[in-house]
Amino acid sequence: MDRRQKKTREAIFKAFIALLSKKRYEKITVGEIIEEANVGRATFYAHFETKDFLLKELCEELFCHIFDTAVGGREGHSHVFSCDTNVSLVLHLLKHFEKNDNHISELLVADSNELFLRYFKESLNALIQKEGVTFENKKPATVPMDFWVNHVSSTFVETVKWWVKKGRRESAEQLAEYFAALI
Amino acid sequence: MDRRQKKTREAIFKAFIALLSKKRYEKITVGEIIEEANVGRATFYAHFETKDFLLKELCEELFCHIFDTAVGGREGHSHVFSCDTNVSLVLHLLKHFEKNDNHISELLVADSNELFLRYFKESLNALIQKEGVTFENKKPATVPMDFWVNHVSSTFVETVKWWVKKGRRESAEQLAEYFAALI
DNA sequence: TTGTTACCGAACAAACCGTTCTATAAAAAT
DNA sequence: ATTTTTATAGAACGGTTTGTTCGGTAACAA
Repeated sequence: MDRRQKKTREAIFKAFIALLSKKRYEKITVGEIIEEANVGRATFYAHFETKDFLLKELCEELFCHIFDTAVGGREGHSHVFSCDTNVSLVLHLLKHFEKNDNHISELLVADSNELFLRYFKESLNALIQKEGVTFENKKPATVPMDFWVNHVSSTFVETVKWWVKKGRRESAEQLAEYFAALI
Repeated sequence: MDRRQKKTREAIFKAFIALLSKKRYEKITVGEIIEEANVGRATFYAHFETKDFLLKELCEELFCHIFDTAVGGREGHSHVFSCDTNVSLVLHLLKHFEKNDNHISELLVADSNELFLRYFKESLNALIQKEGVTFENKKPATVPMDFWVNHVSSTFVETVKWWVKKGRRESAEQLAEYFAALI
């Protein structure tokens, strides 16, 4: 891919993230984005059909990255918990949020937006169903499977949101324990 | 209050709800609302400062109604569950959603919006803290209180959302059991 | 060097927003 | 019943945002 393209694409993403952590998605205008990114108007629309597509592609990049590495090796992370429940996976994800690559945490809370969370939960649902067996063990016998999957991913999202909103005082390990206590 | 005011106010609410169940909040224009409501443009702005305030007032009316009656007497509802856990309260709320006054259920899912859910959760948080003692019993010892309250209300919201999204095949009683199984 | 491609920036039509104004009809006050 | 007040419809308006188009320029690839 042309260096110029890569450059503008990244500039737009970066500007978009910066704006998203400051104000609601719906209140952000294309004009603001291109100004922050130092990019021409036509250039923006050459890259992204609309603002909605920009968000979509951003989410795909962010979550694909995190969740792919999550499924693959997680060697760099300490396995302080036993593996009968899949705490190591949860912890791995939380570590990512703790590092706060790309200011992903700010995007989760603030008044950022609903679409972002929806993409997040979609990725999470896929992940849970992939590594599902460990969570199935915890499922109460009386509830349906998809209800349970939805509950687990919702709980994870809300846990992280709570964490960030309160200023991330707890360590990732601590939060993983909280999460485990809920599930 | 003037009959005319009441009439237009209701017409606007009704039109707004109808539109909300069809498309996302952000995509709804004031023009569409006033057309659906058969109301002049200036009239709309005489009643509501902006579209955001319209949503806010709508949520207040809806939730205040439901939650107030929830806290007060819930005689009309069958207490099939024991009262050590506050299932009767949960059931009462679910019954409201089952009746689907004001098409509130459709608003919860669809691509309706984030603001609506936020108002919903706020009301719910207040309610839980009011009737809190029954939920505190279920709290794992290791997690903080506000974390737990947030979890309970989030779980309730997500439970209802799942219910509606799947077509509400289960009875309110059944769903209350699902919820109890999670908490 | 020679095409090719991406970028900038200006200009543009279309949509939407929120305000203002006039005329009319409904409600309230007398 | 008459007068006064108040809410409404509807048109018009300026301002903002959107998404497109086009010509000129600079970076890239062959």
